[in-house]
Amino acid sequence: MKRIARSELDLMNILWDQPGLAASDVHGGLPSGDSRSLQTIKTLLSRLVEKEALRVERDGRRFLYHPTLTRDDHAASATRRFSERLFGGRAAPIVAHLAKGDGLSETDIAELEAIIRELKARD
Amino acid sequence: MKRIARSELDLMNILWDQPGLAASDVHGGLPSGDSRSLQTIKTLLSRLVEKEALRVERDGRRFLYHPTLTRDDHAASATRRFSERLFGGRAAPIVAHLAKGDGLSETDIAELEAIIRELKARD
DNA sequence: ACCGATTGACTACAGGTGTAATCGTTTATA
DNA sequence: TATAAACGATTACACCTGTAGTCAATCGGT
Repeated sequence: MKRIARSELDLMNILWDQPGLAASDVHGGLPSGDSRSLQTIKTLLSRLVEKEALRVERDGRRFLYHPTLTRDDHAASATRRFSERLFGGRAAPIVAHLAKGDGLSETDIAELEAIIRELKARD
Repeated sequence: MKRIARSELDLMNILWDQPGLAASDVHGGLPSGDSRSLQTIKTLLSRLVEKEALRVERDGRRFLYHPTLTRDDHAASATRRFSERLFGGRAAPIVAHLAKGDGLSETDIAELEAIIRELKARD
């Protein structure tokens, strides 16, 4: 599976939330700050189909786009690659960097705690 | 500060461990699996100097390379960008992905625990 | 039947990345 | 002193990324 570029990931996020949109719907679903043209979106969608991250379903003369890659699979492999490359696969330094300067919410911390508890229970 | 590419990061890692190496030393410091030529390394070093991630010190007719960017600053900003883009800045999902399938060492877990304890103590 | 809007296909093009060859100069050595 | 080795500088080139223009077909409305 080819790597998904930054700009492409925005479209994947929209389609993970609402699978089966057409190009113009995806364009419409972009956040208001995003000024990319419809043509740009179509190019990116084509590339994602080439990369087999999306598949198309024909609907008359247009295409509806469906994720092939799941959000979770993508997040998992991207996370693994990232932590491997920067921290030899360790998780603690990542959290340490994010924790610097008050960056973590209460709920995020609570979730982390739950994960740790779960990890320690495992053996 | 320009972004540091994957291939360039290997060289930064070597120079963070041993600042002040010459191009050939950096080349020599690559792990054995790495087959990039000395010329490739020199090109990458030049690019890192252009990006102001390294500075050079003249030593006769060669250059010694010193990181300008610190490892910690790089790790912090890369981590922040990554978590922002994929998880809206949250840390817990990252750890959850890394924890799947037995991926975290004992010491890593212990460090995480310490960080959480510290976070909860803060208020 | 015609016209404007919509759609996918194809093309374009600049900037970044990965890898390396070649060039001109300097230095160490034979 | 001639020459080979080592060095930085310049150039090369293919692939990826980001963004978009153009084109040909088609659809919906008049």
